[in-house]
Amino acid sequence: MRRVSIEDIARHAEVSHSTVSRALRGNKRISLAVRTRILQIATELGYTPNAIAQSLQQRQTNTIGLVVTDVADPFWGEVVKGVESVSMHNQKALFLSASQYEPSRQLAVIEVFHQRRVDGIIVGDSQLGDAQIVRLARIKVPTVFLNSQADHAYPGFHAVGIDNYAGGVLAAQHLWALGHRQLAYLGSTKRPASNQMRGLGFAATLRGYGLPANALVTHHSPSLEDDLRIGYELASAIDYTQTTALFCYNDSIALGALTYCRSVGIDVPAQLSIVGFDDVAMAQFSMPALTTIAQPKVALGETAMQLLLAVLAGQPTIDTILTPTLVVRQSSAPAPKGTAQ
Amino acid sequence: MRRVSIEDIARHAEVSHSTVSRALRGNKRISLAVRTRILQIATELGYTPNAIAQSLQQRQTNTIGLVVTDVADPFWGEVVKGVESVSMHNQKALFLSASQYEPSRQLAVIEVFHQRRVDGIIVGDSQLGDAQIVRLARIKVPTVFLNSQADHAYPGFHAVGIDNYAGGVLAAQHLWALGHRQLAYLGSTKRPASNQMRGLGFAATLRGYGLPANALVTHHSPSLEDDLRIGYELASAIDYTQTTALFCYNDSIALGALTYCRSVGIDVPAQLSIVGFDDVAMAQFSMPALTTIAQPKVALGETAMQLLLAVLAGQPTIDTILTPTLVVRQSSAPAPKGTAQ
DNA sequence: CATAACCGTGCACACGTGTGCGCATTGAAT
DNA sequence: ATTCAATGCGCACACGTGTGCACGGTTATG
Repeated sequence: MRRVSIEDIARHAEVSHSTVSRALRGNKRISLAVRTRILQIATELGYTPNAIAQSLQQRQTNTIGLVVTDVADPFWGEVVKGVESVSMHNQKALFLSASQYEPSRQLAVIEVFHQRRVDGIIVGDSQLGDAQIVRLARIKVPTVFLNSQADHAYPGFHAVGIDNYAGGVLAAQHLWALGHRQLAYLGSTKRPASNQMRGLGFAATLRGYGLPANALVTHHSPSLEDDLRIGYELASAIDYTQTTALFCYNDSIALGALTYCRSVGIDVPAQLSIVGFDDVAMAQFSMPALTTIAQPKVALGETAMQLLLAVLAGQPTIDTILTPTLVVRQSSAPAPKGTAQ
Repeated sequence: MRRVSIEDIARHAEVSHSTVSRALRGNKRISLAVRTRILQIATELGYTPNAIAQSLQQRQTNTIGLVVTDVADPFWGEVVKGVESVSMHNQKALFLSASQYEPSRQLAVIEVFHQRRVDGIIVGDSQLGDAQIVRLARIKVPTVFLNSQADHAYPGFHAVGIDNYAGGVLAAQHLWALGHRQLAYLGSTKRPASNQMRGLGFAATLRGYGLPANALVTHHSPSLEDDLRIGYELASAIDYTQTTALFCYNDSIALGALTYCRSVGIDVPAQLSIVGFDDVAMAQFSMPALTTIAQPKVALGETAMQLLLAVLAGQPTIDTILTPTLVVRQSSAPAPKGTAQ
């Protein structure tokens, strides 16, 4: 199963492999006659350069490693799409791995990437602890954290993310303006940091408006498999004689909650307002269409990849925090008259 | 930026690099004393084997290339998840690329994979034409087609897929049994082969029951971006004074159609039944929950990867066609009395 | 005509790893 | 004490590619 190498071409052209190499790379020191003859033979023989050998000799693989928590999650699907697109347009091959929310697997994957000598790594939803971070720091591979769940302030580490706190603020402002005075936050334990920031931005803003502490309850999911199911379960634990608005960690949870409400006859948005987070594709096609805090998901992936490329090129870079935006659709409405205090 | 190599370890241990290599690989010809000393030094120096160099020398990269049409598609997200999982458990790294439904890009990606000397390739939704297939055949890389959109009967090519025709039959049986006698199929042009088979199985079965030809209309999407939107658009072109049931190419299109119906006040399922395909996560959380033809998506990815591994191991293999199943939920119901003929 | 400048090509090495073969040392067996 | 086998290790090569340097040949220049 031997492939054709430049050595084989050299034999056919009766030159040395050096000449072939130079000819293929367009070195001007090779005469045009020889160059065209070599190119001719190369295509005849069906030559394909061996990127492995090139990588070894160049000490650079043109390869990027991407580790996410779950490819099947609609949010990460879009992010991966953005990363892949920029990656491909810059002739970088992309290694993909999923950590399934296990920090240990996250690090394990990174070590595998390192063995493969990837030029850079993008880590989504990083939950690496301090011990793991020093291990990672020893490796000295340019790394970009995407929506990190922990603070990794290390030289050589870079970050792209969105302002989760600001997202929580947006949701609070929106629901407060609609007159809601008894609210709930449905959170996710699988993503501790972003979950906390979204909840915090939401709660702090409401308190700033003068909402009493007991008028806001937060429910956090056990680590069930599916966010949609989590939303359904969490929504069933709410006291709807009081609560008139739900802010959810993400759209999947919100859609799950929405399904629960319809199944028990709670009218959204007349009786209950729901606000999600992410703005996944499905958000605008649910009934009612979901009001949500939009993340530029594809752009997030693209930005992370571009940042990594800049780092690799030795350019000065700055970490990027994108700002989420409020997208008002039909799942939020003024609080029902009776329940407003 | 030089990494530590076995040569460096050899210097510290005052042995040759051969001895180090053997020690690391657990060769019994190295004395235990030397072996432990070398392992000790290796960890001290933070040695990580260079998989590139290993690949070059072993002529095997332990690498798999996966090309799908769109990572952000909920169906493919799950498939990728299955592939990745099996891949990782077998210490194979996974290259991922998206073709965005362009056959030319599909082949381009495959050639890049070949340059990287992947051990095998999995192609999702292949739309490769004959010319491209012979090009691929010349490469001689073990290839598995996953839900191929074309017939690639070539030695060295393998396939995993589901029986799309049978899926269409299931949908037809279900809707016919519910009394529907005027139906529509909402198809997808982006996936010509599977689209045709699903539509064919559906139509042929209905005709077999004696349904007149003009009682079944099929609408095919232009290549719009988003399936959800496609479903919405296609659903708006149907004459609902006649049609009482919709069979959709996939769940995304079905969900889009469902959204259209609710927005114009068509009652699903009382007035109109909708059946989707795939059984994506969202299907059980829409209102009403979607009746659909379920594909074992993760299993599909896993099976494809396992098939590829078997091929690589030189084991005899057979192509696999999985059978879809009908999942009845709330979007389908008996045809309204008035309209049944 | 002699020398310099220049052009085209090959030699040899490097990248990091694995391994067949041979050599030296040791212990055992004759 | 000599031979033999076993053990432990190094030499040298291979994988496929890129490149600094040198070398031979041609052309321009004094």
